[in-house]
Amino acid sequence: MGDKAEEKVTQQKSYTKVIDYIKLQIRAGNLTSGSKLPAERELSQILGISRNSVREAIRTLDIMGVISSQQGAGNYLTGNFENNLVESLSMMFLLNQIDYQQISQLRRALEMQALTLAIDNITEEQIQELTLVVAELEHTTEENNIILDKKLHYTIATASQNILITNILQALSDLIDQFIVDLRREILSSPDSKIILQEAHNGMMLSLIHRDKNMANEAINKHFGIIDEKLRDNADRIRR
Amino acid sequence: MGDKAEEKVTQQKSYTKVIDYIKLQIRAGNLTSGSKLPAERELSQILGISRNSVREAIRTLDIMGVISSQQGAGNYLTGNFENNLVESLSMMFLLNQIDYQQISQLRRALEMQALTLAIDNITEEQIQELTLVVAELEHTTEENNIILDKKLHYTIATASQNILITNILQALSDLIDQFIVDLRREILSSPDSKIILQEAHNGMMLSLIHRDKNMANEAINKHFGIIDEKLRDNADRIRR
DNA sequence: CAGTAAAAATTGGTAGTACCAATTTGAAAT
DNA sequence: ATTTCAAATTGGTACTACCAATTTTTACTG
Repeated sequence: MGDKAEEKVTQQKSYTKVIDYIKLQIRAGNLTSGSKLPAERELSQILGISRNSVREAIRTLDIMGVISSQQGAGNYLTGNFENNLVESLSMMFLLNQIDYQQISQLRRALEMQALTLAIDNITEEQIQELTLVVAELEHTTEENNIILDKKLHYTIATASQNILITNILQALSDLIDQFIVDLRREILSSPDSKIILQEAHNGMMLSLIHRDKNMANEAINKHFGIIDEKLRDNADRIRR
Repeated sequence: MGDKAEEKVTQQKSYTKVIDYIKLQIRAGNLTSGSKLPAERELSQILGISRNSVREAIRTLDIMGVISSQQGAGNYLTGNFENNLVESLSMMFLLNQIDYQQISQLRRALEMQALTLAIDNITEEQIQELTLVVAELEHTTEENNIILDKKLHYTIATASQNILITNILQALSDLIDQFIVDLRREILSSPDSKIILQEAHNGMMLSLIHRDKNMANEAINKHFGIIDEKLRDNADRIRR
């Protein structure tokens, strides 16, 4: 009766061996970002599992963004996790586990933190780029509006020097593109909200120039205040 | 020369068909959380691809948390995305794309937002639970300290009513468990930081009771102020 | 008829082989 | 030394077979 419980545990799905192997090699320093993995046929030999199982793991890591598969060339360790986040989030969204309100709440928190961190880390060059974008935003077509808006937020995210936050913000932006296009377009183009957003963007820029975190706070609140307001008005019109 | 560029695009990897199919069925209402997917052999017939390719997609969705595979039973749509986040984050961490500082910055932003949202959404029951945890935290063993600390933060996250933020926070907690155990233990057990954390936890609780967002802000700043301080002291000692 | 136990069918898990498609490598030709 | 082209490498897909866990059906027993 002693080892009855243990028997259950021994089983480990094959593909986990691949993931564990890769993690181990990374820790050991044998693999690093950019490294080429052993060929699939080779891996299946090394780990004593079928190429089938190896591929299931590889494919997963591929979609997760850990590796990049190139037919004929090989599998390479990369580190582009954005796709994965987007895929996950869009599934959560489709399954009605999250809604736009939750996404907006998350985004607000991250934009706030990104801006705060950017105040400490932004370069002179980035400030100039930002100034340019904000200026352009004042007189541009509806089409360019969205592009410039993304650029503005992306620049700030980058200036935060926090890749994790930047990636998540980027994923949220992609998600919004996929599912909430109309809302984004409306918010960015309706005359009244456009003015307020302009003020908010201006405030964000100024907070960076003056290194003023209180100003940053106000600007973000103004920015998402108008978004949330529009959101409530359009609660039913969001496409699923 | 006209259709040269287009030829490149036509190819679509097989497994994407599966993911697209599932998304479509969800949109159409034929699949929902808890639904059983068609059997793998059946799917491969429906989509006109090999079971191999189907499985690669299924395995990916499995690890991503979209579905849950049960040998002999079938594949079921679930929606447990935490594992995926943990796996992604731990890979990013291993590949040195992110460090503890970035994780802490992200966590601070999310804890802040969670607490703010919780102020609006927390139930009386959750407040009582929280009060209990905070009280227990005052006189407990080092071992229980970590468990109670997690429980406190988890309760607040849950009270925020934002599943997305809750999931990410949980993933961050798991990540810290995996890679930064020692630091967590030290922060939670060293006498001086313990007192400050206690004050911070108290402040978080009080901010919820009094629905006071300024108090919440202060408490979070105190909480992560001491963590960041400890972090700087231990910058080199973090295990990789 | 109800309940139970055994057999059969279903379904995911793994393995192996074969061949295609893209890329890389290397040898041969200039 | 460069170019060209054939061969080898490597990921992409398909098919088959069998194992293992689960579910469903069948048969039996009381």
